Amino acid sequence: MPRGKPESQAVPASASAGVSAPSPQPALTAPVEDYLKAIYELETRLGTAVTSDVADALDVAPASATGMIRRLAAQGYLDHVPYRGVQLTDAGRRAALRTIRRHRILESYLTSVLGYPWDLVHDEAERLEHAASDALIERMAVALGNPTQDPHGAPIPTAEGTVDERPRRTIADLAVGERARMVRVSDRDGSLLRYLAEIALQPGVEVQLITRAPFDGPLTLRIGSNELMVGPSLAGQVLVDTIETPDPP
Amino acid sequence: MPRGKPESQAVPASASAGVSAPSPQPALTAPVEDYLKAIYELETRLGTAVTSDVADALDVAPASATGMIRRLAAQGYLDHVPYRGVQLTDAGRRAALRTIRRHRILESYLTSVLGYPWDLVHDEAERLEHAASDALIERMAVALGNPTQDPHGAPIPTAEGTVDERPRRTIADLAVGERARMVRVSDRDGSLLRYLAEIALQPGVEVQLITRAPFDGPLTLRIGSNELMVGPSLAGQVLVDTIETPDPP
DNA sequence: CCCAAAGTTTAGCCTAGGCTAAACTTGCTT
DNA sequence: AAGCAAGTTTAGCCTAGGCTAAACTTTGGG
Repeated sequence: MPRGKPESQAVPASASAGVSAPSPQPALTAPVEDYLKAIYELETRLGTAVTSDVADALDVAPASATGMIRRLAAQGYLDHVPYRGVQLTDAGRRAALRTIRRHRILESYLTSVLGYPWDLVHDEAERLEHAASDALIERMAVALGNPTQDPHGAPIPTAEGTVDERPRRTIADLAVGERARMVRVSDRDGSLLRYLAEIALQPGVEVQLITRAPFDGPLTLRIGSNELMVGPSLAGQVLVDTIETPDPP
Repeated sequence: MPRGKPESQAVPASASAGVSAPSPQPALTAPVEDYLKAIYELETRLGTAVTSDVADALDVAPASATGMIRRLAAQGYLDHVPYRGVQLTDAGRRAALRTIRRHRILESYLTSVLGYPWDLVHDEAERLEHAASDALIERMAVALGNPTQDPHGAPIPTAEGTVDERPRRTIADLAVGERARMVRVSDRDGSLLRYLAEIALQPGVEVQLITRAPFDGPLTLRIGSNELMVGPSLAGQVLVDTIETPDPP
């Protein structure tokens, strides 16, 4: 953060659109946003975030993660108990959710409006999320009709910072014969996404588990009118919702 | 070093097509792209780029500009004659035009598709231009029908790196009574753009110079059916094209 | 024709965010 | 209960890109 000439770039919060933010937010750097987002995701996925997982998630050396964690803790974005792990503060969680909202709205916009393929959209959003203004993100959200899910089925946090992050079952958890609706898959793995698109397994689609081979073997699924077999690792990555069966009275 | 302003340049279309190895472009940082763009703009506007102008354009200290200029020269993006100034190499010009293309396509897209106001679009594009992939930019270009001008009338370089940067007259250059078509204004000054929008002076609009007060005084313009007075500094910033009068045979 | 002002570069410093190697904790397994 | 492996932190270094202050060129006026 360069401290420079007494540059008066005062933007009087009077004119223009209602973007006036009275608090002079320090504007987080891209790495800072990435760390906070990664820590948030580790907390929701694993319940806790430790240094090595953070380092893995961001593909940096553990020592680098320690260094950034120290800075973020000093700035009040997280609490750090040395050797034990890290916990987002309210400020940290707010910042993380803001970044995640941007990411998911960008993914939605690029997919729906610009026809961006769903296996490539993650990387693009990963860069744009640090550059787009709030005003632009909200414009995109409005253009999309304020969506609540991104193209991979992930819930989009509201601008106020609430998100419906309920736990889900995966296809691997289904009972044989059980039907379910595909709701979500991670946006990280492009080749997985390409394969899912190929077999028409996308959010909203109905799946039924037909058979499950023993010893962690392959699963047979019915997707629409097709049957096919998938490995247990794929099945474990695809989140589903139980289908609301029509209530018999 | 006295080379006049280049009018339009084409990349030499790499004669030996298949021979050159597909060099993995090192991916320029945002500051590097900003310097190259600024130097390009100084070269086309003033014919030459000197350290202090570069520093001014980027709002950094002259010593900082010297430092970056040294790095860019070492990487082959420009030639630097100490104390005399700087000149883009072909590689530098290509990189600059790529950034300018992104900037102008982003401005066009944000304005036409997302209804972004034309006085705010510059700052947004300034950040996005460093984050958007080529694939995204080309998608936007296609969605817009491959525009050749941005919302402020600036020509959009092609993906191959050619641009039609012909010199223009300004309203201040018009003869009294002369009619002309507004074609372009800088995207930098938001308050100027807001005012121009207010008086309906936008690219494509016809203007006529009615009177000019002496001693660099105000000018009376006719815009559509309205007449109004503007200062000479505004008039000097608005570029126009002579109107093609219907040829009398 | 010289010298001072204006402009440019160098020298030295700073911060963010990386890295490796070494030191230190923690906890698991004998 | 001890010791070792795995995980974490510290120490020291690096690069990019800023800054100021000081030294150096260039140039225009007297």
